[in-house]
Amino acid sequence: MKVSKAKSAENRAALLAAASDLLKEQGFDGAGVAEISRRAGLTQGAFYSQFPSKAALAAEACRASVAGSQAFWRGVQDGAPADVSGYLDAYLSADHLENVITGCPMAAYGSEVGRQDGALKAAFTEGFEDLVQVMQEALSLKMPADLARQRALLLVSGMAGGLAMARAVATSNPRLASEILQSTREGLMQLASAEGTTTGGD
Amino acid sequence: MKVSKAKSAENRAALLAAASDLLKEQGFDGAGVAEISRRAGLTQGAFYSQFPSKAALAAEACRASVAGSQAFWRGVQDGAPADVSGYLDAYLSADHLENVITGCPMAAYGSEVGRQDGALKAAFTEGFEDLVQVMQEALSLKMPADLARQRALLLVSGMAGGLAMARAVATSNPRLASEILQSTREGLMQLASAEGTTTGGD
DNA sequence: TGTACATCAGTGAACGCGCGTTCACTGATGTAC
DNA sequence: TGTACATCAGTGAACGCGCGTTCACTGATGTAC
Repeated sequence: MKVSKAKSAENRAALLAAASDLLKEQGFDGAGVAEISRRAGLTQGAFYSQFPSKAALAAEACRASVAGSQAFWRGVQDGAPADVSGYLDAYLSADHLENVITGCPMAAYGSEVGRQDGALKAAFTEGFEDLVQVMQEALSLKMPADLARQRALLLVSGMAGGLAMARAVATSNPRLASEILQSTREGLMQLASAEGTTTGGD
Repeated sequence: MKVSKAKSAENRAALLAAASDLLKEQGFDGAGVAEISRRAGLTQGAFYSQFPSKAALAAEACRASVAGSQAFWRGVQDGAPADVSGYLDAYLSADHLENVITGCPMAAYGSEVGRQDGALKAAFTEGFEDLVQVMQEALSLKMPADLARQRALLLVSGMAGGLAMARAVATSNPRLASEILQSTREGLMQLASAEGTTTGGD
């Protein structure tokens, strides 16, 4: 049966939300059209009247996930006034380690992005740049712009890497996982606050 | 036909090598038994007289990949005498970014490990610990052991994260990718050399 | 405002395909005598 | 050392299954008069 435009838009949003979650939970290959549709309360047929393909949905879901991440970061920034330590503590926490679905897409499927199609890579890349931008702005308060940029790139990559590695080892060695989180937090915090003149230039 | 024990061992090694490559190239879901066997010059039937399942092979291949990584790291260490800058330059290079197959498994499929079975996670975790150990030994020459440990954990995670993020954005924005590599190299190098007393306690 | 009907979002079954795995069979290996 | 034969690594076709995608159909929506 046909459905009102409002309801159709609602269904589209539900598919996107289900996909955002499932992609982080099961990866790009693991997340299937059938389960995404089922979680959105729809059939696979409905899926294909909303999106031309699984790849197209994945690209949009990735864009939505990273935008959501950015909103979270800005939220932390507003709460604890522009202090990078707020980012680090929230990101590299036991809570974030356990909650993949509500967490950051970079850590959830970062290493898979390079194997996806161009639209998805573009969406991820734009989101990544935005996150770096937010981080850079926070750092700019205590260091020159070019150093802030350099440190922002390292912090974002390092946070994603630290969380991803902590998750990878968490089942076999939970103590190691929290050691990774703590070491990453402390080391990156030092780079975020240091007046660092050892940087050397090209 | 039956085959000599030597030839059978050779075939097993070929399957492992093909799997190590293909897992890094296509991920755990993307790499299939058919193609792994084909690349090893064998049929799928041969696969199952060598390994009980795809998951069992994946765990062994992961173990082999990470051990290979460790050998590479030790090699760099022997070449340029125990200097961490040797690790960083080799790992965070354009060359490593382009060559996924011959590269580090942490960056190639780090974010997928958490979704695999226990044997694979255990193999990855042990390999990760070994890499941290090698890094820690190199760092111990210029800082106290506990700080070296903390820094080793951050360096290994940060290197994996930096390379993974650089690869994710490389197609859409190659300039950003090399910026990530460079910023990660420089920032981590600073942490590897700094006498860092700002470490604070837990 | 009320009626007639074209539109089209969603249904649910079916499609071909490639996946991981199984199995009857082959024939060189390597052991027993 | 030479022969007879049990073993078992590898072959290649087949299995069931779930994947992404398609399609004939449904019926509420919302437009045209």
